[in-house]
Amino acid sequence: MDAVMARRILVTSALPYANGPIHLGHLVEYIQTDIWARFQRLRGNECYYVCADDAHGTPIMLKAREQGVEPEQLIERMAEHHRQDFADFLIGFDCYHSTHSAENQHYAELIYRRLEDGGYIERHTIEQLYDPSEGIFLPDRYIKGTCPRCGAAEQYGDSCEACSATYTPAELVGPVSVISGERPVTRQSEHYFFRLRDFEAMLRDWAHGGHLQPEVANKLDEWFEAGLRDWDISRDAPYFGFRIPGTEAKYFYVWLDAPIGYMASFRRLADERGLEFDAFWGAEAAGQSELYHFIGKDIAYFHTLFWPAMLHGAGFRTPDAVFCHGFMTVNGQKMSKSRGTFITARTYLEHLDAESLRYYIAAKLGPGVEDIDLSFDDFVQRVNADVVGKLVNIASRCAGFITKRFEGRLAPRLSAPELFREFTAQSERIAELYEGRDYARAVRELMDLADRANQYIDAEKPWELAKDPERAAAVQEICTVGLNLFRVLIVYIKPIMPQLAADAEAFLNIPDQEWGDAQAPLLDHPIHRFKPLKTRIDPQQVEAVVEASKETLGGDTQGEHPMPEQTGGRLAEDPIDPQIAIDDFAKLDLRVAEIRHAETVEGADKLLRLELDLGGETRQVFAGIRQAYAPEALIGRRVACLANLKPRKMRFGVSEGMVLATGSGGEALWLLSPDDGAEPGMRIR
RNA sequence: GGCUAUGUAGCUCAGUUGGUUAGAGCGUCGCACUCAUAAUGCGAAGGUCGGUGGUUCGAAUCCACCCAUAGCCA
Repeated sequence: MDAVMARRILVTSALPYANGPIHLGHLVEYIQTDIWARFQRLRGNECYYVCADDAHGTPIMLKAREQGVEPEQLIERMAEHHRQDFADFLIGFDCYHSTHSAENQHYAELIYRRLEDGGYIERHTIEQLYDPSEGIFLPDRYIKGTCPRCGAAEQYGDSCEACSATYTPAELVGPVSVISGERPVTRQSEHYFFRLRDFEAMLRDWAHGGHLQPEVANKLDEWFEAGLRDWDISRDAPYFGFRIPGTEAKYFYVWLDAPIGYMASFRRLADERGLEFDAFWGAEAAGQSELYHFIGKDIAYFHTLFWPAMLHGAGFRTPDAVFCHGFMTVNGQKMSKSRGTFITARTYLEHLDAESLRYYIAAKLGPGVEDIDLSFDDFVQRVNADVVGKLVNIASRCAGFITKRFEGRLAPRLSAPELFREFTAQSERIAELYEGRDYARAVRELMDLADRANQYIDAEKPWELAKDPERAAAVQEICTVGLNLFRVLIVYIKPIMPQLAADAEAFLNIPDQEWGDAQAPLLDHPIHRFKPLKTRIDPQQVEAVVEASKETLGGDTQGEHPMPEQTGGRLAEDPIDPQIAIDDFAKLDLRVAEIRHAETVEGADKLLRLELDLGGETRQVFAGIRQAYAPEALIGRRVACLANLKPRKMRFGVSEGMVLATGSGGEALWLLSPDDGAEPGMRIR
């Protein structure tokens, strides 16, 4: 095995944004990367897989403010969820860190200083819209107004969804801040720019140096053609992020320090395991070790232009490759909350097995950037037919004979060596397919072999021979061949289904297999009693996931890049109710209330017990907001309360009213509050 | 609007440099089998390869235009 030197490889997946849960769309990438990393390790290479939460930016800051918590609390809570989701999907990170970390600050500042020393940083004063009541500059997506071209209302500050015109926020008619509803004013501010244009020659070389998929390289040519513009890397305070060294109130734009998170996470790992950081990131590391980034095609710009340019400009190595993948559609359409196809990792896991999704995604992933479709019917049929019906079935139909008739012992000789060799001969072919990220083809080849194994058993008919005591040895040999074929296939599928492989190894009573281990047959060897390694998916499980997704998912679903929530189409999903008369409204007695006390309720994981001051009267109200708000963050806050609601006895006490909130529940919940000045007890109308 | 992909049997997808009757898996139907988580094996039906026009002896494969879908336009 020493003939070939082990490669040293570092791989990354894009950093998920810390303002929302992991969903199936994210998982395509983590599963793709994890399979690749596991494959590399299985082959005996030194391979590290690192990632982190992307924790900075305006959306995080505002979301924390909404929830009445510090951003640090918000991202910590989200990181916990992310880690758990990834662990349960068997994503084997060597390190999962955060961009809000000392390591990341160190490298962000280091890179910035080196770029500045190199003359790659410029300052310009720009005009930007500012929300005077909130005291913050507004990103384009936080401004809404009427499209100057077609007159469509409620359009974002950068482009019109109705006529797809693009413009600056200043051109919007009647612009308002999404945060405060106030009219923004224009203010000047000095911003810092990264001189991307200085790197054009270097980037052109790099783009065509075999580091990119052809379709991505084409895209870059388009961008070169259009001309590279300098990149605005600063944001004004208040901003949740790292302050730019040497400034009072300028912060790094979230996208500046996000990819640096790859370095930060590896730094952390290197410190933990005594690895040499520069061996993977130093300029001299190129050619000595390999660096790969797996990303979605939507963020190619950041990873194929800014990122290599930053690394190069700061004296680090550039990536060996950036691998782009497409998006996931569900039943041929974009994921949709109303259809219940916007599925979080957690919801999926509550009803289905992680490896089923890993298998299905692998079975459809090629090396290109095409979208892949998760079709529910296809998913159920494919996983059941391939994994249970074909693959696991081989072991299932052989094991009984060995256990019952031969005391669990495999035959001492291999009676079908040519068939076995047919299987082992595919080893390098399948390895190449994994290496080239053509998992779909690898799976197809693998399942063709599984068909061959089933055909073999069918042709040999051990159940018939078993009737004749004199043919006992033949029965044992046939089943031994079958189980050896199974073992080869298990090794081949191990990167995709590591848990299945581990269970199969336990059944076969063999140690943790490496890629080459299946080349020699397992003979005269005791195995354990067979237990079902995978059970079939019931279509009702999928239905349950869809139902649960319809119920629990809020508007809080952004992906790996910071953008405010999409609001378009919400009315289409949840139409306005039938009209009522003013008298109907008058029946509601809504009051301003101040939260005097808030505490969790023992035995209820959704409820908080609130004591509300209604301006002379204290009420006890139970509100189902525990997942969205920490009790201590609520105390002193003024909220809207339905005061004349009939009191209701609950298991934990009497609830004397209701606090008003929006959102669909769980973490996706936002309390309504009056502006400053409103006093407890004031009527709301 | 510009650009880039994609559009092949009911479903999910292969189809190398244009070349004989267009393939696979799943599903469906029939038969066989009963060791196996009703799993497996054998066989059959099923497509004017998004549309139109062109290049060519010959096009799913090349060209033009159109339609549909998705993405990018920092």
